[in-house]
Amino acid sequence: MQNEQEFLSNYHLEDYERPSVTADVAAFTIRRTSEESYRKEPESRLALLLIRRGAHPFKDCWALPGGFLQKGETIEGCALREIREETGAAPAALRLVGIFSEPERDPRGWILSAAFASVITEGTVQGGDDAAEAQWFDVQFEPDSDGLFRLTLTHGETVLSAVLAEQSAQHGGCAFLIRDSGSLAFDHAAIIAAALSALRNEAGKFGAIFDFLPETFTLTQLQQVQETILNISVLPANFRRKAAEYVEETEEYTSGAGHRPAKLFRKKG
Amino acid sequence: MQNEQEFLSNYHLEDYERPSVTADVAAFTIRRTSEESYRKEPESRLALLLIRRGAHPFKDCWALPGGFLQKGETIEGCALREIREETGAAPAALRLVGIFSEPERDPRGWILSAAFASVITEGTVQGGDDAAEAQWFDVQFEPDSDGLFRLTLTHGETVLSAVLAEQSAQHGGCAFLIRDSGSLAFDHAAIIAAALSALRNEAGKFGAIFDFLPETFTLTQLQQVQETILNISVLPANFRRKAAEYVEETEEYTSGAGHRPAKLFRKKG
DNA sequence: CAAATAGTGTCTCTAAGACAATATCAC
DNA sequence: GTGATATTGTCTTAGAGACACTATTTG
Repeated sequence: MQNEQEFLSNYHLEDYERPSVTADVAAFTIRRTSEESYRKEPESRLALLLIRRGAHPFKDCWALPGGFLQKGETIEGCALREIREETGAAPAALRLVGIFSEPERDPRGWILSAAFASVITEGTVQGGDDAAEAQWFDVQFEPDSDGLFRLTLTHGETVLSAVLAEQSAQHGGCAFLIRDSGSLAFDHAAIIAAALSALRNEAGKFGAIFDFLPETFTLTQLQQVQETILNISVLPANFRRKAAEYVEETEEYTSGAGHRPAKLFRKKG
Repeated sequence: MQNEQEFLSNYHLEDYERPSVTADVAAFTIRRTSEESYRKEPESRLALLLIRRGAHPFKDCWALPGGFLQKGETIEGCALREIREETGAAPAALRLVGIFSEPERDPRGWILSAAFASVITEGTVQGGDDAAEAQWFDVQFEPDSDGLFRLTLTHGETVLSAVLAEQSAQHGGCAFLIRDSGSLAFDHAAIIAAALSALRNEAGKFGAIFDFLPETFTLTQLQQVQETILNISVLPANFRRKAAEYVEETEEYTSGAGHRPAKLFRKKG
């Protein structure tokens, strides 16, 4: 009978085959189209950060930023590091949306992906080490015919259009099967769909939406964020009632907008 | 410039250090104490399945069932296989509750854990391969003083009592820091807390609660499941109104219970 | 003043909680 | 009949949606 010391010194993890592990991040932001009339509020759209792969496999395809877990870091730390390296952006709190572990999901071999959803406020991102190019894609994700979902990502002339099927409702988190990857790399179309579902689920409960805005904001801005993510529209009076629970007033006001100044709020708590 | 074929044949994942990956499962069930009076409804309690570790490290400590991911299986497949091997039980749909990746979390080395919550209906479990013993522990999990949480697991004379702090609200999923592990193995106290939070979150929305019951059930049974998990109590009339949305009638009734027979329902959809 | 957004008040309808009353079985 | 659970009805209250109205700024 050996004690714990002896056991551990005779223990060899390397005797068993191990997978490689990556973290992939679906980073979202809200983008506003430049204003048309001097006092008209600009339209806002939900955008997702993709990089164009500079290396095989899926070279030149668009993919989520991400990379291999290194010894000594947590998976969240890995996700933050990778998105910083590849895009120069600093995302807000990460939210785990799934582990993608199909043995054949990566042609390089046995590679698991931990998928995270995140939010970036800064509009300025740029390609880094591994990524030839990083760009924001406008996101559309709506049910199609017969319970299928269509995910459309648009950046200028580039349109990626994937088709997914909702998997037998895992309780809570949504999982999707890829019917058409829309030339996104790996199984990233399914990751994006899961991340977007998680984001929408949060946004409906006033979670995550503050990450899209600066420290202080107007209630109209907050409303636009929620409406843009959920693709809905509610009356301002009713939105204010619901939002009151989650925000607190500041003494500041906006100015110079061609209309009545708006009080600035901050997140409560 | 090489093509994808050439790239892949020259690619060696083994050049980089890789972690071991485990799946750990927090499997819950509802247990009813044996009836006192012949017509009194038995009390029901939430229970969690733990195994007593038969090997180092944490030998003889209680731990969640789980084990190493093997090549060719998904992480969910691994979770199902391990719980079957160690306890002989067949859990319902798994729900991912977190990835635990602190580099120092396992004294054996670099080992990540994918944590799942699950539900088992069968009351009969038994120790298997790796586990000396598998037992159901009654679960208590309530806020303590100053925002700390106390997790108490009870099986006969054995009482495991852990103290946890809620981590800066990740949006959505709850994460906990261990203040006192209550002599649970590894970081399993934190995993259990996260799994229980996820379960409660689901149960409040009528998710997961059907997994605790057979195909058909009475509304009172369904109510008891929800009340037991959430540790609340609601009036039957009001519960029925809310539940109606999620169930459909059958033509069957209970009988022989010493009181009015109850119609049996099944999950809708 | 015109155009646009900011903000308030209130009506209605629905969902949730409380409570009362009736129904039906096994002993 | 008694003791227990099953089931329905309804009163009250809180919240969500709709809508009308007032307030304030810049060109």
